[in-house]
Amino acid sequence: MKRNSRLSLALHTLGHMAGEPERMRKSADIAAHAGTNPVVVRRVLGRLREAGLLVAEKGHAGGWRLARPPREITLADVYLALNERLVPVDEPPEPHGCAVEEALHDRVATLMDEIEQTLVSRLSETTIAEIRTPAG
Amino acid sequence: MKRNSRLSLALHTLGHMAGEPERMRKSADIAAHAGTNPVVVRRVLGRLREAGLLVAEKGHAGGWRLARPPREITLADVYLALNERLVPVDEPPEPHGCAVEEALHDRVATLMDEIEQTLVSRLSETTIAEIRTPAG
DNA sequence: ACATCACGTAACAATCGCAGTTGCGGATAT
DNA sequence: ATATCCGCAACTGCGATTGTTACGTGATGT
Repeated sequence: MKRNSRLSLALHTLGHMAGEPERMRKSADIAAHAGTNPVVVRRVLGRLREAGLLVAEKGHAGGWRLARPPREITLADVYLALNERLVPVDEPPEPHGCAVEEALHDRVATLMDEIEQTLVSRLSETTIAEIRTPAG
Repeated sequence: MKRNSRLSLALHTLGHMAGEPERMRKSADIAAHAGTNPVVVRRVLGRLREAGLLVAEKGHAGGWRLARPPREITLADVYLALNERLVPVDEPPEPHGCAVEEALHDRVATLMDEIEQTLVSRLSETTIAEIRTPAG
């Protein structure tokens, strides 16, 4: 699989689930469709379960399904549930007295936070029910 | 050093250069100040040289200096020179006929391009001459 | 009851990108 | 000529992520 696969895998799977919200899906089936491994699927979907987006059930009739209607799950919910970050949070530099470094860090950190916020805002405009329709 | 260090290192160095544009700086000195290695500095600044932001000279009086006035170098110039990417370009998925995956990829790729564009646009509002001043 | 099935989790290997490091060649000033 | 820079290639080490195996836990059907 390619990079940033967690978000891709999650959205891909939720996109399918949005089409048949009742159906129970096993991680093995999801993995087969996505071309990856059941454990990987459980790892990723596990985060969505912790965030209350999915429900997992064990046993014979077990598997995964949406915890609420597809229209009530936005792409931002998924993004945030996975703790994804456009740019990794970097701690402020150790103060060895370089004013340039400190001013720079402030500027960049502020700007990146703003961009991250913009992304989340845009992601929240789309629900997983709309994934299938060609973007418009 | 921390992550995203290329951009940090580049901006940090250019920030200092903007204060004394005439002064020639050796990669060893830059590395010492930034807490890294001369070769790493040459790797990063080399990209900026290729992009026409810096000039490098060899030999005894060699070193690095800005290729043009600090006011004419924006943070976006630096970002683009380094070929930085908020999210790595991922090729469209192999068409194994999953409409959800394709529609999803289109949506996400479009949105990410838009965010990237926003970032570059915001970065272009600041020049390296302004780095020292506390962000305002 | 009990075998079966699916998730939950830990542990480890494989891979990838990146920083760090060493070494050597080419260019330039003294 | 020599010292001093940059340019570049090759290698190592580290951290993050994915892939894989193995085992425990809980729910279901017979």
